[in-house]
Amino acid sequence: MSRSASIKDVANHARVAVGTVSNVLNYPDRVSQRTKDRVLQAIDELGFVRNDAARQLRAGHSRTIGLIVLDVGNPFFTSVVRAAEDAAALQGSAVLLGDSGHDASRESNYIDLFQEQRVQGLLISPVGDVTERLDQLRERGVPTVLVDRLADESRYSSVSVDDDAGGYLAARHLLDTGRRRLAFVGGPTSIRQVADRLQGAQRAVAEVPDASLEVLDSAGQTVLAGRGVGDRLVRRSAGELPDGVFCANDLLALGVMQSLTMLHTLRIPEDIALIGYDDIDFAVSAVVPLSSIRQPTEALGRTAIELLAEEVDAMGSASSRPHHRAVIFTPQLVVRQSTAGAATPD
Amino acid sequence: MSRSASIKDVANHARVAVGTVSNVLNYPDRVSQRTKDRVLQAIDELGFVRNDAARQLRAGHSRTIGLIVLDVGNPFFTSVVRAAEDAAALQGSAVLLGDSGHDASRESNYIDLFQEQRVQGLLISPVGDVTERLDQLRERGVPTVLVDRLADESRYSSVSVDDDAGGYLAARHLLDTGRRRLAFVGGPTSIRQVADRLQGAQRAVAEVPDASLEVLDSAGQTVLAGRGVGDRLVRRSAGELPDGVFCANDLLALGVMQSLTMLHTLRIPEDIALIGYDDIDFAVSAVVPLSSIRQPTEALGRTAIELLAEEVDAMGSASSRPHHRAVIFTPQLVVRQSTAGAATPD
DNA sequence: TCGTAACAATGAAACGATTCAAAGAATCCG
DNA sequence: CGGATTCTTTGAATCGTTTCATTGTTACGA
Repeated sequence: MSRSASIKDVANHARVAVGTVSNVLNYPDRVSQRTKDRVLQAIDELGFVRNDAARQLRAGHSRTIGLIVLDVGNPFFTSVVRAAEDAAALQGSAVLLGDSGHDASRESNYIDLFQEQRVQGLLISPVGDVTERLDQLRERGVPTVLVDRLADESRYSSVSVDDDAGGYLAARHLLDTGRRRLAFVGGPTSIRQVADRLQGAQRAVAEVPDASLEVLDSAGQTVLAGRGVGDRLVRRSAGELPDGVFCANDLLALGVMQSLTMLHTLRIPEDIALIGYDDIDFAVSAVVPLSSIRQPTEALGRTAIELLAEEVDAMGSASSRPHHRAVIFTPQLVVRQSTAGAATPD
Repeated sequence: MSRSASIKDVANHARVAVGTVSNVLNYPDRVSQRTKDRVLQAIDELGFVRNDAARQLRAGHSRTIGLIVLDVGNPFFTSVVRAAEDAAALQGSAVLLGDSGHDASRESNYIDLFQEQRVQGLLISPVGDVTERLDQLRERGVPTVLVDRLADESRYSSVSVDDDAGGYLAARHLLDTGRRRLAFVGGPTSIRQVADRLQGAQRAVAEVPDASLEVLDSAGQTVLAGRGVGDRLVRRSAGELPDGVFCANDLLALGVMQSLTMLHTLRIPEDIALIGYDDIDFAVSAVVPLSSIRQPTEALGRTAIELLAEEVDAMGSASSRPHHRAVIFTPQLVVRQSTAGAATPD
């Protein structure tokens, strides 16, 4: 109905100058208590709300940070987003969230949008090759931090998780609990994450003389793909079976679990131990609670914001040599029933 | 490094007036081809990007729409969000997403933020009682549409799903396939959704003379809660068992399924048919693919944006009588193996 | 009582885009 | 060729906030 009140209206109503109202809002210490009270009352009576557009315009930059993720539906990103939002809130910024859905054109649209909004900086989990765009952004004063993607430290800051270490952790755990004939279940190794996790597992297996690792290719990373692999396994004779299975993600592991437990001829973890990756919500409530590798998503989100703040500061001050950091987190082993106890080595 | 170029810089570079540059951007038809080319080239050379803050300031409102959901991790909302984003993009707006996480203070923070941003309007799935805040917002020219919550049509527009109809649909399906001794599994009926779904189920059962409906209270809506109920069921003697179970959501249903299939004494769907609600991704890849009730999330998101557009128009024109609409969608039955075939009535 | 310092309050200028009345150019027709 | 008409371009005014040099006020010590 009525146009919303401006700082000028407040000033008139409180019988002070506009600058004073601004001071009440931004530097309360500079204003006497009496005046402050009058202004605050006027603000209340008129229902004044700061116009952020005007503030930004004057300030030259906004208090928002752009965050573009590959898929908001993915619990990994959901968790990262939440942590980033909280960390940003602590430093007085808000996060604008964009979901590229693995689509390069949506990604590009969000970059445009955020640039028009003059965000302080950008956190991005990129789809395509955006290095050119990002360089351009930086030239225009918008720093970027790559999320879940290791970056060349001479060019960008980044936060990522060490998938090789995660793979090592999983395989090592199976070995530590006495399993020796391991199997890795994973989609095409063209996916970097899958390849790294496999490599880590191989590294662990190489450390134990009598251990072996078999690679079972799953065509995809879904429960159904896992069930396909599981069905292949249950048809084997007892001697050919692995005694420890590491799946490249939890969905695969749940699929394998469905197959193995279906016939009740194989027991988890007694006959076959099973471990997944990601520690999704369903892992804990599986028929046999699933051991998994948890990624430090909260730390990822929080650190991404911190690195961005560093970049923002660096741009603000004299343009010293660009100082980027690539922070790599180590995932964490979560032991549940699916890998409990020690297998009896034959 | 260098401050980003303004429309003035472009104007100088192209040797035209600032108004002309603005026209090239907003009303290309008003500008001759020659001038347009020169201006576009200047824009390109300087890497000019519109400053949205300035544009908003002048325009008095932004091109963004605020959307506050209860939980971005929830697939229901994820899907609504995506649909809303797409619909908004079509009308040239962008969606700012806020996740209240069922927390009233986070919700309140987002309302503040969006108000400072002067969003065109607000879509909200409210946590607490926000009617007062929303009334206030409307007075200040920010219309609201409630999402997933039926609103008094005289006060707000809203989009929601008919949970009673969903409950009816589920129970009716069990009855249609020959089941007669039904059970409803759901958390505290203080949750509106649970109560409505139960009520719909009761309505369906009342239509069939020899049918009965037993209510099994689950303390919560999780897989584990479902397994608790399932464990209680498998201990019953055959005569006391229901032959059709309707769970208030898919997580519960998956938990029940785990229990029932664990011992291999009961078969799904032959001995007991099972149907859930929400049609989450896991429903299709359960051990026995789970029948469910799907909510029209895309339609919800799209329609919410449409209703908001109506409200915006209504506020823009002469303040005629407020015209709100409450759109209620009917959910959809998804039949899978867990309710396949007909039970043999005793 | 005066001078000085510390503190408060003022209000014009600036941020960058859009708008719009007015001026200028081009075109057309009789 | 003159006048009317249409099409282009101009540039000052405006949006709401912050900034900052300036002015006004108060308090204090000498």
